[in-house]
Amino acid sequence: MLSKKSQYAFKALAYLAIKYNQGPVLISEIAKKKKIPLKFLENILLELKKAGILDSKKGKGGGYFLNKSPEKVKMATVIRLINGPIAMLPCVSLYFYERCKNCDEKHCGLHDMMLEVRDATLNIVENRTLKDLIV
Amino acid sequence: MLSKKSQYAFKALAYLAIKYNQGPVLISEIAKKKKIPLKFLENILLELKKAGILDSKKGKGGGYFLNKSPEKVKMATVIRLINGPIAMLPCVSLYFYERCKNCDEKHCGLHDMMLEVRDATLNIVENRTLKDLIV
DNA sequence: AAAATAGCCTACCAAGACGATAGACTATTT
DNA sequence: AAATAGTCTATCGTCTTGGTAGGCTATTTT
Repeated sequence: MLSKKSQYAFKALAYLAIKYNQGPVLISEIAKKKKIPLKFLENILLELKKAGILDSKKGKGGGYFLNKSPEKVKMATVIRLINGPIAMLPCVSLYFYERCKNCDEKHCGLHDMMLEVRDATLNIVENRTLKDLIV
Repeated sequence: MLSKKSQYAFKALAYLAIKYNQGPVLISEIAKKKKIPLKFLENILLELKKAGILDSKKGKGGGYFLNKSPEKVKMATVIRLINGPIAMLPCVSLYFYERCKNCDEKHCGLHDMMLEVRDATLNIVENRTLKDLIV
C-alpha cells in the first residue's frame, strides 16, 4: 500500500502539474485545495525539491513549482522517493536490493514470482508520468 | 513490500507443500529447517489454519499439514490473509476497498493508474499457487 | 533599513505496526 | 499417568507513520 504521505505527494504534484509554467504556488494554497495538513505538506515538498523534482522561491510571490515538465517526471521515481521499494521483496528490488538470507535466489519459486510482479508493475509506473495524473 | 511474517508464511507453506500427503509436520521441524523463530511461526501457522489453508493434529505424531493440494491454494489468498491488501490504494482494492475522501474516483488519474497496477499484479498472484513455490 | 512574506530546518510526539517471546492450557496418544 | 504437541492470551521493545511546533533564513516590498 502507498503511504498517506505518498498520496499527499501525488495530489500536490498533480496540482503543480496543472499549474506548470504559471509561476510559484504557495504551500498553503496546495494544502487548502488538496486538504493536506500544512506542516506535513511542507516536509513532503521539501523532500521533492531535494530530489530535484520541484524547485522553490522564497519571499513574496514565492512558492513551489515543478522543475521540469510533468511528462518528464516518472511515477516510479516519486514512488521510490516517498514510498520506498516498488518490489514486494528486497531480493527482487532494483533500487533497494538486498540478498536473501537462507535462500538461493536461483532456485526460489517465490523469488521468480515476485520478479514477475515487479516487472508487471514497473511496466506501468516507469511509463506513466505526472502528466497522466491530470484527467 | 511483503512483511517478514509473509515471507515466513510462504517458506513454511512451501515446505508443507513438498510434504503434502506425508502426514503432519512438526512446527519445530519447519522452524528449524526454514530458520523461522518458533513461537512466531506458531502464530502464523495457527492463522493459516483458522483460514482453512492448513489443518493440524495434536499429541504425538501430530503437527501441521496442508488442508488441500498445493495447486489449490492461490498466492493471492495467502498474501491477503497474512500481508493485507494487494492493491496500492484502498480505493482500488477488491477485498479491502475504502472510498477516497476528497477525490472523485471517476476522474482521478492516480486511481486509474493504480487500478492498472492492481490488475497486472492480480493477473499473476491469482493464477499462481503454492505448487509454483516448489522448484 | 525595516517589515513582511514564505520557504527551511530541527525537534518532537502519539499511536500503531512489526517482529518476537513467555507461559500456561488443552487435546491426543502411548 | 506421562509425554507430546498444538492453542491461547498477553506482553514487549523498536521502528514507522502521520502530524505538530517553533524558530531561522532568504527574498521582496515599502
